[in-house]
Amino acid sequence: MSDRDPHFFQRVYEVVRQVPYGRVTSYGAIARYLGTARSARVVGWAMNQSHGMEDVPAHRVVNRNGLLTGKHHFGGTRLMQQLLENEGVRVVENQVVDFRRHYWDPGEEL
DNA sequence: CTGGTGACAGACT
DNA sequence: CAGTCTGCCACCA
Repeated sequence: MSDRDPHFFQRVYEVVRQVPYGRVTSYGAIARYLGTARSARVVGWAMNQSHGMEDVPAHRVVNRNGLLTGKHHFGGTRLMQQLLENEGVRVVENQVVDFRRHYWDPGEEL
C-alpha cells in the first residue's frame, strides 16, 4: 500500500451519499465501515473537501455526540442546521435531538 | 523528508 | 461526572 489510497475520500463520499433522507451518521461509523476506525479525523477531512459536492450531504454527518461540529465550515452557520431540520431532524444548540434515533450506521444497513 | 494540522474517538486524571 | 490528553491516518507547506 504505497499509495495512501487517493480513493479514500471517494469512498467516504460514497458512504455519505448512501445516507438516507432524514438520517445522520458519525465520522467514526464511516471510518469503521471503511476499515479505518481509528482515522475518524480523516473522515472529517474528506468532508472538508466535500464542499461543493451536492452528492455528499455532509450536513448529515456529525460527531459521536451528535454535535454539529462542522457547522462552522458550512459557510453559513445555520445552513447545516436548516438542512437537518428541513429533513425532519430536530437540532437544538447545534446538537441533534434524539441523535440515536436518527442515527444511521452503514455497517448495519449495508 | 519532517513537521504541523484537522468537521474525531477513546482513555485517562 | 467533566475536563484533558493522546492516538490515529491522511493531507498540506
